Amino acid sequence: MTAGTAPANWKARFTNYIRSTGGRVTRPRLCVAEVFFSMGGHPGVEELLVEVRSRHKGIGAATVYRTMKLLCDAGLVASRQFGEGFSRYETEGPEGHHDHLICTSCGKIVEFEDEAIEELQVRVSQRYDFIMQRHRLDIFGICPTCQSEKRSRG
Amino acid sequence: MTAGTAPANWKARFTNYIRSTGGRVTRPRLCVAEVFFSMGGHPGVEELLVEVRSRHKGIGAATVYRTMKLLCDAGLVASRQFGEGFSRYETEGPEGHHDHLICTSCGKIVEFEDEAIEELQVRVSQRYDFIMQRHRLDIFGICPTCQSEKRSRG
DNA sequence: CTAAGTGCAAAAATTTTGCAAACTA
DNA sequence: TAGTTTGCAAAATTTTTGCACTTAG
Repeated sequence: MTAGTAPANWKARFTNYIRSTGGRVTRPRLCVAEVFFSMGGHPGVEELLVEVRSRHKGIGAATVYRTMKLLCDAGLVASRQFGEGFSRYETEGPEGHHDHLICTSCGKIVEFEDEAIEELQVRVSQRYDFIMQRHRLDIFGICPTCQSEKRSRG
Repeated sequence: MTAGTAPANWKARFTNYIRSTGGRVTRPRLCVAEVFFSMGGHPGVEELLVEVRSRHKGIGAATVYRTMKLLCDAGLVASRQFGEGFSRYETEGPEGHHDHLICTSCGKIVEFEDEAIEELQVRVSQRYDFIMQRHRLDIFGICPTCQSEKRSRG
């Protein structure tokens, strides 16, 4: 699963998680989650808020922050930072996560998976006696689109 | 070179860089750089400021931010974020950078290098037609110390 | 002397928190 | 109805910026 792909059963999983903690499945929470899973990509709170408010006027930023944290706790979402001064969110599959290629020119984020990183992670963790939990690999570079734009500009 | 090791010639390199841009080598700038390179590790601004002020009372946080940015521009330092809500800095060698093992229990940061990551980076970049620039790999886990503390507590 | 840098405080920007009102179950 | 959640605004954090004063060259 990539970040652009919502887990088919996110609503059931989210609902179950909320209920398991004694929480309540409210309209704002569902609205934020629906927006997040329908828009795909790696939105930040600002971006989410625009779309959320177009569907349900009056929802506050605090609710978006709180709901995204809830989704993280539920294991459906992961919070990421790409050095922009704010957080972005992405879907988090039960089978693990994806790594990123980030264009330093236009900011585009492409996901990828590569088995070698898993092996590397195990090897390094063992070397330093760490109990491995998770990793994050971001590769920064120039995407094909920005390369051709640069070429055509001269 | 690891983050705990200052480049022997940082002062010459910093001075040259500043001069090359028409800037001035001031006492506060040298003080911040000296503190950073002498303390090692991955300090944040808060941490730097304490040490900086013990050597040169009256230096402001803005100067620390500005000097660290200057050091980044000079290629001597890199800014990193480990999801704590603030930035940390580390030395940046000309030959490239190091990756990190981060203890999710005590926050300790251990650096490592592994050739496989370089190959992986090249392979993935080529697969997606990116012009590769740099990467960042963080592996999160529990460090040996925290493992034994957990064991001895029960 | 002149342009650049400093420290301070104010401003920005992001995220968290307190609380009365609204809502879920 | 009881207890949770919401939206708002205020607070907390981290980082940036404006400006009068200081300083390097």
